[in-house]
Amino acid sequence: MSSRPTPKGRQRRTALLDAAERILASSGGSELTLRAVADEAGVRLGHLQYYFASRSALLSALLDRVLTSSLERVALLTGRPDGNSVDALLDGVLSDHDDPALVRLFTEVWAMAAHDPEAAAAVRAFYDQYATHVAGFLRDHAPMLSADAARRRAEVFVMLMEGASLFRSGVAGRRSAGTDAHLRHVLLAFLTDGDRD
Amino acid sequence: MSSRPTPKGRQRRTALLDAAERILASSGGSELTLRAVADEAGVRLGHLQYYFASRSALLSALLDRVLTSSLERVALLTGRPDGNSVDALLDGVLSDHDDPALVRLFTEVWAMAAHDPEAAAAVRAFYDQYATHVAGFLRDHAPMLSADAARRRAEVFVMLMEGASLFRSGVAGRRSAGTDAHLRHVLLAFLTDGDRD
DNA sequence: TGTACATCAGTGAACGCGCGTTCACTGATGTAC
DNA sequence: TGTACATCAGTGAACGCGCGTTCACTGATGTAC
Repeated sequence: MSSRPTPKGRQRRTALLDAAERILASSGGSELTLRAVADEAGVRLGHLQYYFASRSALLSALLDRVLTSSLERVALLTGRPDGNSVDALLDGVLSDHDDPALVRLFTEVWAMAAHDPEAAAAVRAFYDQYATHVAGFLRDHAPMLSADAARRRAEVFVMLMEGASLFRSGVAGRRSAGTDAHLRHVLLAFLTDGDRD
Repeated sequence: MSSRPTPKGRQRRTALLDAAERILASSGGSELTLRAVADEAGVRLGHLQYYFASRSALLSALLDRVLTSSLERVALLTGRPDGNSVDALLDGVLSDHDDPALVRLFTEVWAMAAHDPEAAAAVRAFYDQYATHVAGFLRDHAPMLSADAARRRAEVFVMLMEGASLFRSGVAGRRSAGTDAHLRHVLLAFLTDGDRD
């Protein structure tokens, strides 16, 4: 790729990553071939090479973009334009499970992390920052919470939500109203149990 | 494959699935080639065909075996040889996270479920039975719990544990003593909150 | 107990195909003077 | 404002390789009489 891309170049690069992301979310890593990405983006195979020198460069750029944009979403949810309640945070994270493509993308991300040390490091860094955002948010809403307690609670929250995503998205289960209400209840109680710890 | 396998044949089939499982857990689906499986099992490529007519037949048999044996583990943990407390169930499930190979295997299982409808159906059936076992166990230990409430609680438990596995196994996070203790505390409180609902 | 035969277990070579990658090339766009 | 040139954007064909699959074959084991 060029060292000083034009607007057109940046746009194309984004479009190529979009195409790769769609394929990964809908069909999985085994279907993510360079030819499929080029086709999906309406570009010649040889031209992909101009933007991504190798398949692994494409994958790594894609992983980076997925994690970065997810972290921006977390930052948005945990930012404090005044009225952000704990309840709103919970709703926000839960509403992400309505997008099956996003959850499917993350099953691929986890599989990548499980087998590739570089991907694992990126994924762990992502969740670490995710928890940091949540911990800060919790302390904003419960100032008596110690930094350690907030951090612990944030880490547990992040864990539990990733599990919930698998089931609420339909990948590993079917959503039922009763269970879903119970889940919300449990999580909210856990998040706002301001005195424990 | 033969319709009436000899003991040797059954043993070899198991050995081939073992080999495939090791590769899937350690290197992921993209490395799971028929040649790699044959090599790992010390068998000629052509011979694999005798036991598994196609790659997808091998994958589907492997998925089936993984889910079946996991369900047996669940049945063991929720069985009632008298002294099985809720605490012991929690410990049992959590201890499975000490085996990173198992969790890595499940990241592959989730990714398969995310992209392949047949795999998704098998995985959903697995988690459904998982929850059924847990619900039965909960009712044994808290008879005043309604069937619906036990089922809801079991489903939420299963969700949350799968999330925890990702982080406690090291795939997406690093275990820390404080967070882990908090997790146990939260889960135990949730499981034994006998009056709610 | 012996023999004939069916079935099971295992071998080896070849196939066509899609894969990632390479490379020489052309056209479009920006930039320095 | 024109022009020359470097860089960016995009094309097309070919490569070697590993993949799943096929198939004709041999040796080992079980079984019926």
